[in-house]
Amino acid sequence: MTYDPKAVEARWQALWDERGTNRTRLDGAARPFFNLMMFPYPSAEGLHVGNVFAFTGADIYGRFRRLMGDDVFEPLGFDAFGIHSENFALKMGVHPADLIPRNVERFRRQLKRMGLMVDWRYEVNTTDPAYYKWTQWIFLQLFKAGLAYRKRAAVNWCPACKTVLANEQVVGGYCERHPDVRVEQRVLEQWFFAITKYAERLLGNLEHLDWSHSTRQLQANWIGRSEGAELVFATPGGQRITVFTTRPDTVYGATYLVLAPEHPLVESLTTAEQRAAVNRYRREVEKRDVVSRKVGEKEKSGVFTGAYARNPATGQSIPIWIADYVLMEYGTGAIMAVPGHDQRDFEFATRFGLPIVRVVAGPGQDATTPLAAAEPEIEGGRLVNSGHFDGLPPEEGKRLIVAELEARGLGRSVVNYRIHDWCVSRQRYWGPPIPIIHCDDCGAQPVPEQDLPVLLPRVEDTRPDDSGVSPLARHQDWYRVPCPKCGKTGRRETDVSDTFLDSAWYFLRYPSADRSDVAFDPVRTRTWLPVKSYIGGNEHAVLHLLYSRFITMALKDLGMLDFEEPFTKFRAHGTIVKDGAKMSKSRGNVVVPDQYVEQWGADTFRMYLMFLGPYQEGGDFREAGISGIRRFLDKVWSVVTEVTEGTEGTEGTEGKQSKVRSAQELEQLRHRTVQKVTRDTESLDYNTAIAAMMEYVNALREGRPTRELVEPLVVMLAPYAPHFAEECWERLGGSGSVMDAGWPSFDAAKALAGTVEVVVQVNGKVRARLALPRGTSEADAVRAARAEPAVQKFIDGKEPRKIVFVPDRLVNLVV
RNA sequence: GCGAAAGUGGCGGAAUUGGUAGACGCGCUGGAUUUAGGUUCCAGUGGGGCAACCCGUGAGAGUUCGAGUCUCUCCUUUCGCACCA
Repeated sequence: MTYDPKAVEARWQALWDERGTNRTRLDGAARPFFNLMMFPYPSAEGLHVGNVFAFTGADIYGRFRRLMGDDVFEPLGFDAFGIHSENFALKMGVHPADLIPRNVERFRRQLKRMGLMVDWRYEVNTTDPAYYKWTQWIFLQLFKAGLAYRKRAAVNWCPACKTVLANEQVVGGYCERHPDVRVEQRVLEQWFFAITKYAERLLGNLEHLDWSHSTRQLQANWIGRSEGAELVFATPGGQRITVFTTRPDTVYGATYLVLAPEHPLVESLTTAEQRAAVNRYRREVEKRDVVSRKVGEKEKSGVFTGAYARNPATGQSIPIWIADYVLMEYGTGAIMAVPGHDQRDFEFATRFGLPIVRVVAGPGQDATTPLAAAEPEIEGGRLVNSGHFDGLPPEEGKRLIVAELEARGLGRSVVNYRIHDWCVSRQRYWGPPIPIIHCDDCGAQPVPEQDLPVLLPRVEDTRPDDSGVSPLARHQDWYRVPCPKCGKTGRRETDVSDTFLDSAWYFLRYPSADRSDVAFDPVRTRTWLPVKSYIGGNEHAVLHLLYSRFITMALKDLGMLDFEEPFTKFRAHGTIVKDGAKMSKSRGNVVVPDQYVEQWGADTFRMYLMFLGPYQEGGDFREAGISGIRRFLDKVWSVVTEVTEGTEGTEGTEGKQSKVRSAQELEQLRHRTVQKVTRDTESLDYNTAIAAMMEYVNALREGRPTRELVEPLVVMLAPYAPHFAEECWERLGGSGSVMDAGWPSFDAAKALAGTVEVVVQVNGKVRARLALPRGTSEADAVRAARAEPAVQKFIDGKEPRKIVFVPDRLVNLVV
């Protein structure tokens, strides 16, 4: 007895459409539950097995919530702007505006075949002007709030592509597509969002979020809070150089200063004799691309400016150098170098012959113990060579030294963050134009909201030229527009915004996707947000999730939202790998789901992926195990048939002669199975929930399956194998969709068996197993245990020194 | 280098959180049905031993009546960050 997935799945997908089974009532829902999954980038290769894995897991959870009585909203859309599409289109000689709709259509078709409970009426597409109109609107809100600003920043420039590259496209300093062309650094005016203003909140809120531990960890690392101090080193000429340090306790060991080559004070500090050398060095650094500048473990380089500054602690005059190991973006762009206790400073000092002083001594060391290498962390160390701070533990020294310098106006405690402001400019074509008009008189002016969207014009040649200006600038009728403030001819901003801005607010759009007059309707937003459950890949743990949180906070501060965290609960799913390696086109190990869905059906494939391993860890895809799931579904089918045909074993399953499971036993198992599947589905432990259902159906086949026993199984199966469950439900005579049947209940007391197996140990080793009634007393259990021959043999006539009794579990006799 | 997670049969993985290690599935072995292959069904399947038993969760120590689970040291793998002062 078997079933035909192809026919069943096609039939139910049509019925769902016809009956509106997957439609959510957005207005007036009693128990709104926003079940979100990360929307896909619609690549030309089509749906990936990783996508299916991600969406299936989220869909199971959404269906589970619905069966539990929630009004579940499960939308999906497409994140279709970005450099990825643009590069692919360039390579294929297709226009992205033609390519993307084709990809989207294919994706949608593939997704529908997977049987997701998606309400497609609320699909969003980031490349749709009806969507990016509001992306631009959000940019303007941030601009008006002073959170979007322009500054000069370095970008990667490929002289062969004649375009800006993302950091991922730079491989070891060379262009990904031109392996013999060195990437250069260019400094351009770019747009930034002031996310650093939110660093403290973004970090602090993490504690209270119901998110995967690993995700919170990654965000915290990315934000990178470090406590330290800013100290001032003054020059004889009266200039004040502020440095950031986390080790103010080592200031007595600061024997020189290092500034980033692009530090603004370098110009005025440099002496006439050193000017040529300094300029040469700065040009050299500039030529390097942004990525390789930051890659460590190479020989330190730098040059002396000729200038000196006064160490505020020692009063000594110390030389000022510039070096590219100091980054302008972090701290103050200047450091005090303590070669005795910092690895990098030690390397630099050794290379250039600068003095190295010990200021912390550990046990057995003193002020004169030589330093063969930097000693950053010294257990039980004390300050030495540090004036009247000698003898203090470093932690205390930190506080006191900063306090003293602060009193002299030369220092203060500060907190620094690793996170930088978000550069949202892309010197590219395929994205939403940034809605700004530049005017010679009025400066950067926002496009009036009623003029949105600023449509991305169709440009046939999207390839940039040598100018470094976007191809959009070549379209005069688009580029030249009147200034919204003074009316004089101005120029449109030709940068488009980062794809991450598109995806930083899409969840706000879904419930209002049918509205053209607002970005997000206030009532719908209050009803459905924040998102109750968000499931997605950890590759977006940092950027996407952080940016979404930032945008939400900013909109809240602008009074447009009444919550500041968009995702109440987030779980990262695992990764599906193939033969132990990440799937990638270059490895040629990408698994395309289509053939499996074709051969086995969506239900079997969905369940197979969920059974592969723990959902939050992923697993290795090998098709060997898929038949096990199919066998399981066939078994369910056969017990359903037994119920509908009213008799057991009618269709020649003569192997099934032994009815060894009593009705009472099966009843108990039913409660236990419902309990386990409920708990495991709630916690996304899908693999063990499936195992429990397998165990249950195996047991049913060893006894007499009744309607009361089989119906709950069919309902619990609905999130996992929705088409199959519908078909079974219908055959059992259920009315409507199984999705409206309600999740089965269980009685925890009935889940407990009447007799339990109690293990008997002697000295901690298992010697016997007893079948005892649940709740047997210690005295009875011990008596029964001691009666066992195997136990007597090991007790050897001795009286136990100690007896450990765990009710319904074990007896341990210690002799 | 720093941070995080994880090491369990031939394989994917379970283990109520300190209490029967190996659930469930794949694979494999034997048998039944079948003209055959496939399917299905029955029995078995961590290693050693005829057996009683012994050994067994990366390695080593420790705590405990009892450790896959807790502590320490080390090894390995994966992921993230990385000249961040």
